[in-house]
Amino acid sequence: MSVLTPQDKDFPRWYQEVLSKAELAENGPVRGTMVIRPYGFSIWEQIQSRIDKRIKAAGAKSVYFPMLIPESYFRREAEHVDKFSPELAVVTYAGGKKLEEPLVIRPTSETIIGEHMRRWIQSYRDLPLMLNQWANVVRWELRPRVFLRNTEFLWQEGHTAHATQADAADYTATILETVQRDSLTNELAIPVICGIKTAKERFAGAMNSFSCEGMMRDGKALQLATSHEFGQNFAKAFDINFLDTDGKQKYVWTTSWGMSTRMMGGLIMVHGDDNGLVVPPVVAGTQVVVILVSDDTGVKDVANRIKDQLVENDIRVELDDRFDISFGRRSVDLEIKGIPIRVEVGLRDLAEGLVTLVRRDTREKRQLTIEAAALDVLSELTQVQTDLLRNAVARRDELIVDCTSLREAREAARSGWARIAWALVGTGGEDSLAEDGLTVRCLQNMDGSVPADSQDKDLVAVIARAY
RNA sequence: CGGGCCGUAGCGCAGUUUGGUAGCGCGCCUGCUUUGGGAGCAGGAGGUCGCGGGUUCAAAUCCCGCCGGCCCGACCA
Repeated sequence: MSVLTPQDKDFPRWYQEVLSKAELAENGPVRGTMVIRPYGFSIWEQIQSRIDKRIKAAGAKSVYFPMLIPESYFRREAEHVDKFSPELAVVTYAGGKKLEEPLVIRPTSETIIGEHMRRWIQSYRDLPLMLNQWANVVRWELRPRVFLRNTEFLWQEGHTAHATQADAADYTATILETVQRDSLTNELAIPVICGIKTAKERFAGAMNSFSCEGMMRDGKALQLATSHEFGQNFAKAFDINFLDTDGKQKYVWTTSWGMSTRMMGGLIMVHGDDNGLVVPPVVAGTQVVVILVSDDTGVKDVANRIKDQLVENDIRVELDDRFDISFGRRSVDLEIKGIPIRVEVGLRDLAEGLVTLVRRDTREKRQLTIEAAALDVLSELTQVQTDLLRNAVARRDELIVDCTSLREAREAARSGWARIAWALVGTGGEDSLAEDGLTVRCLQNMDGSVPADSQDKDLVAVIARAY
């Protein structure tokens, strides 16, 4: 009997069971809220720290802005308030009485950050201004799902202001490539297709929106990162201007970009299999577990020695010496949690001077000498990371079909993604696809590169069902 | 907002038709034996049956009202 519902049988149920049995997260008392459990959070922390390094390398400084935003701020940018108002949570009572002005719990922080950028920016010397904050945000969702669509979730939101449109556009592209695409690909081992959003899918108040889309094992798309060029929309709404070198007052060009706990959902649905979660070594909270088969002195000594060697090499390693639980139970438990590598230490191997290495992704076992064990584990971790990405790329490419008609694209998008000339779709085609639950995830150039503008010629649309 | 389904132990459920001592599986606790892929045996703890009212000698069960949740649709992204 298997531990989980097989993916083929009921993918959503498999997902729920992984969340619960791998002790990742569960629902909070308020619909749409989530509790991230210690094991789940250990993975999030790794993802977070990797992305934070990349953001800093891209030049943005960390800041923190308040969660409560005066409602009036939202009214200043017409399209922004228009699209966000249905999903706002608003505080109207506090301190025992009705507030004079309602306070919006931030769904995103363009407005409040814009207000303060206005005060900080006077001259071209203050630009570019590049900020990033890690925060929680609240968007009232009708169909919440843990990690994928929460009423409250955690994310990073970057906000920048630039002197010229070209500089803003360049920075948006830099973030998309060096922070978003690179972290998803190299650290989460999730291959992504990046492109520009159609007008219909564009962020509220944006001039251009870009995204990185990942393909889940069920063939559906998940938007894993976005970056936006606002043009001067927010600069005008919040009066963010500067004195340029030519002595003229000009509005700045702003951008914003974000990655969220939704990536946890992507990680689960890209790498997980019928035996549970599979965590890429780079972002694993625990990369290696040394599992002691029995409660013997010799076993403990060797296990501790290997563990210490791994710790010296900065590997996140834990010892499993829960002897009150059977070996089989412990193995299954570590497997559901997706621990990348287990090192089994037992008397049978020790008699020959060996231990056993087990890879979670392939479930292959091989024997190592005690002396070389730590080094072998190090190289195996690298190999696992490489293989996870390669296999994810292969699974994705298998399900992408180049199409030459809308009918063909509709058919292909039932089980995977369809690529089709955007000219054959158009806004009319986009609306009709929506009736079948299909969306244009993004537009790319023919060679797969990211267009600078959604009006460019010869763009290719990627069509899919999406979370 | 419309249609359908469901609220019984931590979780999953049976019991409701036909009213009569609150059950099962998993999990949890104690002890012993086990431990190279979900261990076995023995003992044990745990429930205002969603809430309120009504009928009845007697209500998880029948009747009325309310609350909460899930699915489909609508709406939204």
